[in-house]
Amino acid sequence: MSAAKAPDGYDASDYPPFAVTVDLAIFTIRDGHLKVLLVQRADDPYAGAWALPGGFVGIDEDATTAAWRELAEETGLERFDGHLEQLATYSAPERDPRMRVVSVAHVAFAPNLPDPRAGSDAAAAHWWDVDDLFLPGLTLTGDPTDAPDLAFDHAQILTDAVDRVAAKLEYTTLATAFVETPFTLSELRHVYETVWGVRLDPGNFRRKAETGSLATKDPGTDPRPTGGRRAAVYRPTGTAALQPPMLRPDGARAKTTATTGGPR
Amino acid sequence: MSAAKAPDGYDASDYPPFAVTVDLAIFTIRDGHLKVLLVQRADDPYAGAWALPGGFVGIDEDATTAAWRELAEETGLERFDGHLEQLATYSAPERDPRMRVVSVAHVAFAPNLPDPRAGSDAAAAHWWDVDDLFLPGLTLTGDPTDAPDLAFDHAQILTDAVDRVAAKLEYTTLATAFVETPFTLSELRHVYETVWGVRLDPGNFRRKAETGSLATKDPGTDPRPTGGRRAAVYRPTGTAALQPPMLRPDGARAKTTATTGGPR
DNA sequence: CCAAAAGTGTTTGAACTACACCCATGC
DNA sequence: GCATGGGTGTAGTTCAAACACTTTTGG
Repeated sequence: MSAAKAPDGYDASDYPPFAVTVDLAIFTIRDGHLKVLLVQRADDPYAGAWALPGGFVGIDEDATTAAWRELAEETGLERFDGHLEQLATYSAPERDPRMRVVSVAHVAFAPNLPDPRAGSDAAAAHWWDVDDLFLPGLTLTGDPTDAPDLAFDHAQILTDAVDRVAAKLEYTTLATAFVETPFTLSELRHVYETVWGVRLDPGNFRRKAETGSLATKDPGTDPRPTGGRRAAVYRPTGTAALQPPMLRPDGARAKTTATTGGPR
Repeated sequence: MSAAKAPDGYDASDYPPFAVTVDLAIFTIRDGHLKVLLVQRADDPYAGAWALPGGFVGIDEDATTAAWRELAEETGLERFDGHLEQLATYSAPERDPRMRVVSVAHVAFAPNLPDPRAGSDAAAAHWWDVDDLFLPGLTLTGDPTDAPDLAFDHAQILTDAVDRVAAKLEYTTLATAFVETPFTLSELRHVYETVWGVRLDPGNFRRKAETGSLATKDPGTDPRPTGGRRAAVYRPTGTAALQPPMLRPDGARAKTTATTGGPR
């Protein structure tokens, strides 16, 4: 392989041209399950298969700006009060059979995202239960024959994305991005239980949430009836890091042998 | 902002062309300090400033392959027995004034890397002490007037890279990539002390290294005289994750408010 | 012998687990 | 009342920090 060197005075004819795209793994929690938004492809390649939403990076924007723009287009939301961050970049030469495409994948999550609408380039859009997808290194709890075909290298991207979300709950306060403010500690605990696939002790969770500066008490209680006592309401503390971290119990959705050694 | 959409049947004329490069933050430990390899630029832009080594991604390789190739070229090593991983992608539109360049930054570290040689496109190459660089969000312990000018957005990349290295020592066994096998526990402890900028208790460190499957005992002792008792020698366990993690004490090189929320 | 580094043991305290128990609300 | 979920208290355990102490080597 004799790739081009990078002389200081290079001009446009010296470098191989690439297309740069963003792909988004947008997560939300619905009906007690971790869901991700996928769009069904209308045309070849991978016609009929399901793919992460995404699109080209414009010549005048950076990847994160492009990801925010695509997020707004795909969810149809004016104001997105969740979280978006870069995941990793996928650049295998044959990952798109049409042309040389490098994709900067991002992860987003938010509470209560509305039903998706199909875009011009997609036959359909749907919130898929993560446990119904066949992802390398993760256990599929549903029926394998119901699992959708995933286009391109999106199974790998999704595996890395799920890993990232599960890991970030441990040492950051990002769980609060999955619930609407204000929230009850039950709702926040359900985020951990859903993403990790475990049950947490309510009393111990309360202690860690308060001492670890994950949530702070609001005045008043939740007006919605729950069948029991009314819960106190909380809001995020504004702190980014959880100190000490929330430990992931044995049996929780585990780290896979991720190809991208991302940040914690 | 009207960036191109991504119709399924796009052809090459539909997308904005980008150059894709890799930049490497190559770390080693020398003289008890954390060092990073920088090359001095010969030509404009940023002539005379110091930059991370890097180069174009070839049309037939992925970013990680390009990073390994550049690593071999810059260090001149036949066999590199350290660690290389993707860090993040930097894509601000004006980050290179000449053209639209997206860079996939990588982090590498290894023990005892040799003195660098200047490449064709660099006036000089040098191992810089990380504490002598002026990095946003990190404290500079040396003389600010001696700090080199950093080209492009490489100060930001370096900040994220140092963050990543410091964080990875906590919950992985990657510290062993900074020492030659076999190693003594003192050498391994010096890795943590150097990267984090703290002193660790030798007794407690020994316990954690053995119980947390960071290192395993080899037969024999280190033949080199140290001025004291001969140390036992150890080798990596092959485990990737440190369970439980090595806690970073107060005062350790801290996480900055990183722009890239990397994996842990 | 003395200094310096390797390695062991012990005490203390923080924090997590598990589980029992009381409180508030709907039916 | 009784079921259900919210919230508090507490005993036991695990583990890390701090530090004293012993062992081995070079001079």
